[in-house]
Amino acid sequence: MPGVPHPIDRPSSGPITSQFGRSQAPDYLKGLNEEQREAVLTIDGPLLVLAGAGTGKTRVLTTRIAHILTTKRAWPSEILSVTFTNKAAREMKERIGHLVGSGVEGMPWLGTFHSIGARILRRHAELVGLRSDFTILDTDDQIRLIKQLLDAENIDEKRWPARQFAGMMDTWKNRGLLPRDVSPADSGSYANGRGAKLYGDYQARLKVLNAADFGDLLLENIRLFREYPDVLADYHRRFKYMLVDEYQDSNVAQYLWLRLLAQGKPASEANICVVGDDDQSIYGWRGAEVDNILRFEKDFPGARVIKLERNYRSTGNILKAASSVIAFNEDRLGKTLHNDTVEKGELLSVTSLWDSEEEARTVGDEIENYQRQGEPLNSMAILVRASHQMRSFEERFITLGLNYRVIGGPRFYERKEIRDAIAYLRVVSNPSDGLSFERIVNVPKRGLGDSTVQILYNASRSANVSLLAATRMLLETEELKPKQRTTLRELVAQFDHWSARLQSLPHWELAQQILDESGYTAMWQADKSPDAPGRLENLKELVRSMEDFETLGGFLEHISLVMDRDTAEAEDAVSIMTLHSAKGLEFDTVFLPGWEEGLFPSQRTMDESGRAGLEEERRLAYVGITRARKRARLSVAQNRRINGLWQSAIPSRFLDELPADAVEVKDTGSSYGGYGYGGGASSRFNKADPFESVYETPGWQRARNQQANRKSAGPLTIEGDLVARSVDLGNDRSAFGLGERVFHLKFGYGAIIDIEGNKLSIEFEKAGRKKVLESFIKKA
DNA sequence: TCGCCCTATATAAGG
DNA sequence: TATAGGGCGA
Repeated sequence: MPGVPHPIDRPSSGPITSQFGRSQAPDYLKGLNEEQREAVLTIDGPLLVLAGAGTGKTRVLTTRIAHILTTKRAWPSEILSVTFTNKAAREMKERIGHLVGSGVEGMPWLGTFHSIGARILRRHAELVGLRSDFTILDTDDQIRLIKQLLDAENIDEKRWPARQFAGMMDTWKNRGLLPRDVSPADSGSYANGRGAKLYGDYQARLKVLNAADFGDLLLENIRLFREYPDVLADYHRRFKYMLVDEYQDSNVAQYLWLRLLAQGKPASEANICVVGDDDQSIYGWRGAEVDNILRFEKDFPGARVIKLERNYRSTGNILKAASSVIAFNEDRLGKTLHNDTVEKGELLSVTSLWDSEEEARTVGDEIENYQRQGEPLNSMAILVRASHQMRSFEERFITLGLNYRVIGGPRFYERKEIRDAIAYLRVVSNPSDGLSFERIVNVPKRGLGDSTVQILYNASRSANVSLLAATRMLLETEELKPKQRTTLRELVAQFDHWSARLQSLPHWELAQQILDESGYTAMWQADKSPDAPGRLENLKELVRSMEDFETLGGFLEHISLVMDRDTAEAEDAVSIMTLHSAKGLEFDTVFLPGWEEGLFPSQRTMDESGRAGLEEERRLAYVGITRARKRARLSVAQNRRINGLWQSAIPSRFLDELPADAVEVKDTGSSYGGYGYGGGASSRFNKADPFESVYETPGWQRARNQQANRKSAGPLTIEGDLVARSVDLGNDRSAFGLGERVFHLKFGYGAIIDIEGNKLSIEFEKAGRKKVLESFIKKA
């Protein structure tokens, strides 16, 4: 039972060094370097561990927990240990298990912020207006709920999209704001100032539905702790140690939550250890506040700060390149990675290519080369900035017959068929779950359309009962058309049958029956679309995975909170993923394509967040490079088709920030117009002037000059460089006129036939009619 | 109510 | 270019 008081057998506290002399050091401390060891052994009081990429951060966290357990300073149930992802939590559990042996039961309070928040919320649900079996809504449910509210408020969903509002509420909840805390300014940016009111309505609706969204899992915790100090005090007594992973990714709500939980002791004595790396903070757009890590020492006065800078992952050149790029950022605590090996390793390579197809071909060739040299595909990865870049690689690898796997992308449980199946199960498990009932009432098609559902809704509202209960009532009246009434009667009867069988059947068998008897399986069997077999396969997988859970309730909790499916790594395959999802991973060889201004750094981020945005992009570059153990191969495509139109691009400024002596510039010889770089890595790396090109080859210079020409409409300054491309000269007046003869790098000569803002329709002499951006056109 | 066609839109993504 | 969602006609 968690939380049962027990005597703790405390070792006499003395100086750390004397506590474990060299000879009696326990096994788990062996192989740690000095800083790591210190981070593990500094147990009492606040501690900030700044852990650079590849410095053994997870090892420190897990060893620290093992140390606390082995020295019996706390039971597993007295350690609160939070991560951001399920994957990280799983990994930690596993590694702690290895360290302390099988003797210790799993740690009940090791998990993601959300899973722990949900756990706490279920214990005290009544205090915040929920029942302990509340449903956790995902984004999809959320949107549908918002749409209902907008409908009720007569707000035009086209003018004010539900998605947008969901995003706003997410932001508010990330900042720890309740409806009453939302500022008029924030509220005003949606539906003519009705934002805060809608937020309030939404929260009220959730309580009626006995549901919470992801944001609530923390927000309601905060409310609970603030309104019920005795509940909070109980957790203060319970948690003797707190550990937080990836602290740089925490948002305001998470920060508040942690601070409340840490308040059991004076701040200077709090046993809280946070681990993070300000240089790897790449989730600002998701509400993360780097400031949390930057001000840790203020929040917890007297905190120890330990920097882990010794890197065990990458070669000297890779570290040098990564350090050099990240040094261009101003907002950082300042760490420098180093390693002990003299080995500098291979140079990083930068290759400029004609377009994304050539980029994919080149990467494909290189991969096959490495493969011939005996390197497994599993040791190689392609890391892209935006998911649309993946396509050309996938296409190329399919033609080559090269095994690849895409990491990330649509997650298992977000698939339509899985969500439908879960909706059925949720209704069986919790008949008052109206959103789920609504989702599947007409799936498969039963002839119950919008108007029928509307009738059900109205009845449910006016009688203040759940949708299913309202349906039962309506079956006794004449309100529904006979056909619909019969159909609904059958459906309700089916649900009754299934609910009854919940006691007598294993839940996975019941699930299979539900899918079959409801006609859901048949629906996909009859579907002739190419993805139907895959969906049926997914459904089987779902039913199979249910066997791992004791109860249906347990399974549903898991599926709400644990969204990731373990990626099967059995097969040898190249990984393709975004830079964001690569954080925490490592590969021998890393391909970094698409280092072009506008794509990486992303124009949108720079437009929206200015210098801070650029710095976050640069951290992303840092994350990308530091994923490589032995090799980093970067590339630039001069032309890229984005949203159907061709854009020509110039090399990313981040390339100029690489140290020239760690980089080799490749000339593929196939580039148009001498864009290739003639003579290998060049001369000089000048940190004082970040915007001066470091590569003095002719091709590079030409590319740079092109950039200058393109911006000639505005003043060209160094500051201007950061924001230059947000200057859109096309919006009110175009530099071109109708009928004018122009030249495009890829399509050649043509005449302008239409101008919309900065998009020009051009009839090309050879290439036909195309829409292109004005900035890629020159007067002929 | 269903289904097709048209049009609007387009980072990154955890729980 | 690809897709998703809404509108409208049968």
